[in-house]
Amino acid sequence: MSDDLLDDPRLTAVGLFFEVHTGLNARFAAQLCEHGLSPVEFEVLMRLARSPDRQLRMTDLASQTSLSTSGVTRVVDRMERDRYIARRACSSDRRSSYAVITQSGLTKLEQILPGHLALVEEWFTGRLPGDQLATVLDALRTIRDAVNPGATAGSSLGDSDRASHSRPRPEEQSDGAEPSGDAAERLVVEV
Amino acid sequence: MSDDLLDDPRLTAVGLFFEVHTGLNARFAAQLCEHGLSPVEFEVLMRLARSPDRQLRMTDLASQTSLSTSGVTRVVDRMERDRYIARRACSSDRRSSYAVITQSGLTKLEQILPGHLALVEEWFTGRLPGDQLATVLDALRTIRDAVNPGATAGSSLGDSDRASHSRPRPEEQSDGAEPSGDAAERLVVEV
DNA sequence: GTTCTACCTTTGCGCAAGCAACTATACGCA
DNA sequence: TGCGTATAGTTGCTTGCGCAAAGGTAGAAC
Repeated sequence: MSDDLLDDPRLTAVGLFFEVHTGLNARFAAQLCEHGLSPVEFEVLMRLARSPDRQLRMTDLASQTSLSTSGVTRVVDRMERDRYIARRACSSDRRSSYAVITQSGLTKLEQILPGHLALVEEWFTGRLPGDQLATVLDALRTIRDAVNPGATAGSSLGDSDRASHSRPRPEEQSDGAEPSGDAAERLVVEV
Repeated sequence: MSDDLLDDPRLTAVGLFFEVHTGLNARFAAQLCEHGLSPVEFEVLMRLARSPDRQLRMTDLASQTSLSTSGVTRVVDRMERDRYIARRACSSDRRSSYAVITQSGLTKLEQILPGHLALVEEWFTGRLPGDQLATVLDALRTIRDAVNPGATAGSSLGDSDRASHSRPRPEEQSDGAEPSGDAAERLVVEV
């Protein structure tokens, strides 16, 4: 085994990236845990809260969360039991159902977010000077668009019961290079 | 629920970061899977390969991998069964045991790494112009050092055995590039 | 209308990982 | 020497999640 291979700077780069992820994740998870939520559950709450009508089809939730559809079924089971979200039938396609965040779920989010934002600030955004942060976000966007073109599949279409059926887009494609106005995109304009 | 809270640019920032992680992770996992390895197992192999004497105490492996010690026990069980690593008694502390990568494990790494590096290049480093990449790595290092100061833990416990017998340097991950005073590195020395 | 194909969600099953309890060893202290 | 406490690793139990199959529905072709 040549050490050249093991010392490749590209390994350093991803290694660094993954370590940062691990570190941030641990901190966030600890805070969420105090609120009785797992990271996955928090993400579900966030996704729903930021989606049109605060709801998402199960499938779309799955494609936005790196969970499988069966995983989504079970997370939604738990969170429905805890009254943070509810299932709602889709009027135009009886195969589909929506997960919709409840008032209780929104309240939960309101309790969590300030602390969460403080952590983000403390361990991520606040550690980088403005221009460096901008560069980083720019880079992240570049990579995200390449690596995860369908990330915002279900939420990017504005209307209510929307084109849910009409299969808005294939999404899911590995290399779609889809442009699509993406939700996260909007939000970052002013960082 | 105020939308201000949900639209906070800091959320966008972490969201982007986590999405990139998810995307990269999925691609890497797919490749590793073809080689019959999980991401965790790959990381274990990498950590061991880059450690002095190509070995690490179980506990140190745990602290470097975001696995619990029991998690490490079982991963090592599996990988020992598959002959990629072996357990070795610690001569100076009979409570401890080392996990050491075998020749077969090194060979496995050699088979995997070229493809892995290609993926890293394709989806990460190769998408960013050199100076932007440098900025990003710099930022990542900043955050990593803050968020994960014990990343190099394996080396941080300055006890007799370790200190005395080998342990040429903190070794440890990522920042091969950084020649001088990497915080993590200093930490190890003085902790 | 019937049938075929494509989908959406749920469920059975298995694996991986964490927590806590347990065993064995190390080390400080009287 | 003997005891108390801290640490290393393993194991029982539980839980989260993915895969694959099942059950139900939509839409198209005929």
